[in-house]
Amino acid sequence: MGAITGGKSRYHHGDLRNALIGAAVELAAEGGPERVVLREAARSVGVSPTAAYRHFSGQGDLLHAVKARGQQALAASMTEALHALPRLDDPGEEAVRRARAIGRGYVRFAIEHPGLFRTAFCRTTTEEPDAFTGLEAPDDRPEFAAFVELSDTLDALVATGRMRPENRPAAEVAAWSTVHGLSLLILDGPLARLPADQRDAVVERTITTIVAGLVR
Amino acid sequence: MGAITGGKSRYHHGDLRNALIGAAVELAAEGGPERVVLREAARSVGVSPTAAYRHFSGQGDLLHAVKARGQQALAASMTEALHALPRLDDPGEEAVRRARAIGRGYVRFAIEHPGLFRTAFCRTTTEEPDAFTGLEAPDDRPEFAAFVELSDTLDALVATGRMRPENRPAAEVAAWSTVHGLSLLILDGPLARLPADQRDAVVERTITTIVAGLVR
DNA sequence: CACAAGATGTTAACGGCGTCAACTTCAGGA
DNA sequence: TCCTGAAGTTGACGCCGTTAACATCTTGTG
Repeated sequence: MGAITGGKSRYHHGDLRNALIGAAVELAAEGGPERVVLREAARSVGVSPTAAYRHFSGQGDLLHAVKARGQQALAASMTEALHALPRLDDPGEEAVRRARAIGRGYVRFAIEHPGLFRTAFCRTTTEEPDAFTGLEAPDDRPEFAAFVELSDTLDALVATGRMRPENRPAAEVAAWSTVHGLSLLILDGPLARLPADQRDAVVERTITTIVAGLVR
Repeated sequence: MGAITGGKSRYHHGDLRNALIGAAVELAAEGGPERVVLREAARSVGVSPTAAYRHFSGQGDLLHAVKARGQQALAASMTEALHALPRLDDPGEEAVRRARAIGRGYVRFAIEHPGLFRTAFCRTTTEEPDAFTGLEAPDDRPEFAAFVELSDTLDALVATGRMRPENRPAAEVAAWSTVHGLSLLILDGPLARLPADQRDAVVERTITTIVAGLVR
């Protein structure tokens, strides 16, 4: 697997797997998971459809890879939003702001990258490897980098006395559920054709509500 | 279009549209929206694939009908759950219980009928009629019967002083988002392989959290 | 350095899907 | 009665995922 040496047209592509994933990610970004079609990805890379089978067990496997990319993109966008936050003297207030920023960032990513967001949470047939089925744990559970940040923030809420410890269990589920559901209602559901300003107001009020339920 | 007169095999089916929808609903119940395939529905009804085009503009249109059925089923399941609730002397407490029951019923339907639930909220290409495009408002917005009940319950929370009026705007969005997101995280997301008892506990705590954010 | 062998890509083909065009059958009113 | 339009059929097209068999490049070893 040598590096690219500048040859114009090579029989062997050199990095076909990533090239296919890239093309498929582009498709997903345009039209969501149902648009990532193996033949089209191969076509746009300039390779025959069956070449993909040297790098993926099938379309489901390719989609799986794209899904992982979508999750990474979401996580990256959210951590970026978090890093843009100013530090405060009051750690409790800072934790609350962080919690709100996490929710806002989540919904924002969904709105700005609907195709990728949908792909990040699309259903995947889970029988891709087919060769070594039975013992796959670490890869299939990417553990959602963004999830860790949320968890830390919730811990900070408890540590600063903003959140009662008995509310801590399942708090990330409640928070995540709210912003996740909100994103989907905005993308596909009844909130789809809401004007942007009203939509943003609804997002803010929804975040306020769930945060109110958490902190107290 | 005469009524069925008992003939054994007729060239004309008599109620092909509903028969196709029924078959498609069954498919959706088994495997979600991506499983409602026009040819298979026609096959299971015992009719040629193209016969469906006498009653639907295409597969998307059939899926649209199935989606409506899924929404109806969800609404019916929830109103049933609401009617099973005992009346209480304290109307405020009753409103809170109703709110919780709505959330519980929503998630319960998603868990018991995952395929239908997913279909009820699946993306639909929105260009089905094709003949009279431009002015379709009343049909495409089924207004979600269940949504009305939620709205009434939230009004009751305000009326009984359980919820501050300034929290009322967008309250249905917050409530709906939470249970909707929770359902999807349970169906497809990271909460998928949670044992049933833990899952139920998480559902209860999540409902508690969002209700706490609403009432105060 | 030669060369076998494995990794990587290609062509050809199959069945399934959605959809269109053209034809056939049936039912009901002039 | 017959004829017209609604309802269903056959046949075909292009696209999709996938497999089998074949071609080509690359690389590690004698």
